[in-house]
Amino acid sequence: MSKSLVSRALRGEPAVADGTRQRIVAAAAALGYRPNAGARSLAARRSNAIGFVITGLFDPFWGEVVHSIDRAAEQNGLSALYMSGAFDSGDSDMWLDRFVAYREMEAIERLLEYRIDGMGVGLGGHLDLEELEEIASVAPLVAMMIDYRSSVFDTVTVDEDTALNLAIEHLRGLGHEQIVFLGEGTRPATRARVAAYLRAMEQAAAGIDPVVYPCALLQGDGYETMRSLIEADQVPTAIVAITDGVARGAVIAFTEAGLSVPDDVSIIGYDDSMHAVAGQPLLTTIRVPRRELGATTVRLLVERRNGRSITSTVMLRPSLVVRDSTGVSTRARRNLATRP
Amino acid sequence: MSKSLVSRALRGEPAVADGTRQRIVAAAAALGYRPNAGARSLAARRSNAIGFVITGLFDPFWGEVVHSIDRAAEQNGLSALYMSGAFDSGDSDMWLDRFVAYREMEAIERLLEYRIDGMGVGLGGHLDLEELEEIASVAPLVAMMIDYRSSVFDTVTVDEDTALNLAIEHLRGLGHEQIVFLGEGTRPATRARVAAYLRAMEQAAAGIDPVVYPCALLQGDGYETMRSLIEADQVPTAIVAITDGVARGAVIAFTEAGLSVPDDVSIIGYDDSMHAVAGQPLLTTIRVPRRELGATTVRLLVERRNGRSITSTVMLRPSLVVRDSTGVSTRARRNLATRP
DNA sequence: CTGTTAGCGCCTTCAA
DNA sequence: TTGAAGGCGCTAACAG
Repeated sequence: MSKSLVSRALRGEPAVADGTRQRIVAAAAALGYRPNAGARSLAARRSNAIGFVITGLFDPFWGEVVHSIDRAAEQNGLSALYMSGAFDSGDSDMWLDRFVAYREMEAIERLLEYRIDGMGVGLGGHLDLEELEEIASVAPLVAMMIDYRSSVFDTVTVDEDTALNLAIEHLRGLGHEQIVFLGEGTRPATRARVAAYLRAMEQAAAGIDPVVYPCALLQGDGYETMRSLIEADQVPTAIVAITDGVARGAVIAFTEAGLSVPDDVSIIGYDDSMHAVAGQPLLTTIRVPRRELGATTVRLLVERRNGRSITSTVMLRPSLVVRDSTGVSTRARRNLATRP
Repeated sequence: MSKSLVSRALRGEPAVADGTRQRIVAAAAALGYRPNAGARSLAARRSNAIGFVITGLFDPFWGEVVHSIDRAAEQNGLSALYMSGAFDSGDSDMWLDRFVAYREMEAIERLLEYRIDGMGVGLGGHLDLEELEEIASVAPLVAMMIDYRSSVFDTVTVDEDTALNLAIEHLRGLGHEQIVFLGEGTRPATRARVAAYLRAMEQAAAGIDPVVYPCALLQGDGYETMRSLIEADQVPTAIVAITDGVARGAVIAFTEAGLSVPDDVSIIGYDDSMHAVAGQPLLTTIRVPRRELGATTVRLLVERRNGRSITSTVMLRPSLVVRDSTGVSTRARRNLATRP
């Protein structure tokens, strides 16, 4: 009954006699034995763990991704460790403002110390590509939902062009002419979205100038931005918002101002998050296939672990979930009627 | 320049000459050296890491707790590792239904393999006290937001009596007589809430029978339960819901049925979550001090690490956030007028 | 099928 | 202030 025999028995290796294994397993259970992950990864030179740094852990969007990651990890015999990439740094209202200190690189470094077999990141701060590529040279890296195309690390993103085309075609079909975008594209996680809006407008609404109202990502931001538009009397008939939170904030601003959604203004959100179904009207929104996002990320990590060396970029296809925040507005109706 | 000298220099131990340390640190940076957490914890017999199993990672409530945990952990020189205690097991609509497979014990076991110095749990499944106490004998354990009083592990919860008293006194002050509770108390995380409602009613509304309408925790559950009450024509004038989601669902059901909140019905939510501000009216709700929850949990863990052996239970004091979903209803107004 | 040997990378004595 | 030796708990060869 040597140490190594026990080790093999407990890990379920085949070359152990059945009876022996049973006795070993029984003894281990009786003694409350629990393997030491550190020692194991030290000796095996492989941790059987994958790590994730997800900044918006407070965001339900990532929650569902986490669930699918966990499922996929388990199916591959891996444990999934998570670290948060931010902490709060004030005491503002979580949902309406944001006072978040990013520490994504620190979290990534920490995770690397655990000698994880691969890492997925869902980031929110201003990171640079080079830093991420440096990380990727240490452990396989998959960037999720981020507008980086690297030749070094893998990426799983959403096909933003499809997303924005779906949204704008939907609104065009309802007769809307003037379709504005509410959001900003200063960070890698959102840049692509704004660019896709501009392309989609050019394609589907040629001749009409695209309009982007800069706005951060939370409900309070959408609310404030819309308030100033309402005051300036510049309310468009249709809006595509960069997140559901922003869309929800806009809806609240409109409702307060006596405007109806969708009768006066149509709004499309983005993410199909809790915001979309928390409150009225339920939001029409662009849905990112969250489960696929998690499952694909794990798959890419596992492939790397098995030796794949060429970089892989996966574009997930979003869909439009049509709910109650879009419709034919008064002004849009007029447009429809006078169309050829 | 021995291994041990390098080790000491990098850990910032005092007994190293300044010049030597600088050269070592520089060399380490140049070589891209990164300590191996597993080896380190193996040799030091202490991991400087604390772990958390939080089931509702998809719930924004815990997101803010995570942020405060991270902050407190960093201040104490610890890393915080997270594992999810559930994964999705169907393909239902995430926000409206729940198809979650709990695997909390597995997650806890995994974390223990990392020989973490302490662990916090925020659980949703049906766990039993004994199992948790067994865990607590292996590593310091803090149970968060759960209705277990153990003499073995520490607990940080909310003073549910205060919470329900605040809610019911608020409603009584508005003239409401009949105050029903919408929720269930079958799990340790929610049991205390129902019990507190019953006590608070006895205390503040003696003579009026408490009424509990069983209802799970999500928005869809609140919506469905209210629908059937509306159909049965049993709508009370005041409701305390077990979560904001449930409250929001109830609001939607009422609005659809042509009833006004708060004119016809007053509703109080619980958690001050995204649901509370995701629509109109904004919900009056009970707020759990989330940052304190995280910070206190870490503090307890650190204290245990420093040798505290007596069990500690911390009750956080909740507050009532008064917004727009509570008011004097038609029926309640009548009650107010006829009171002595 | 089972045992032996040699580390994995780091920290902790203890000695210099 | 620095170095050498030993071992943390485990797995990976290699022998038997």
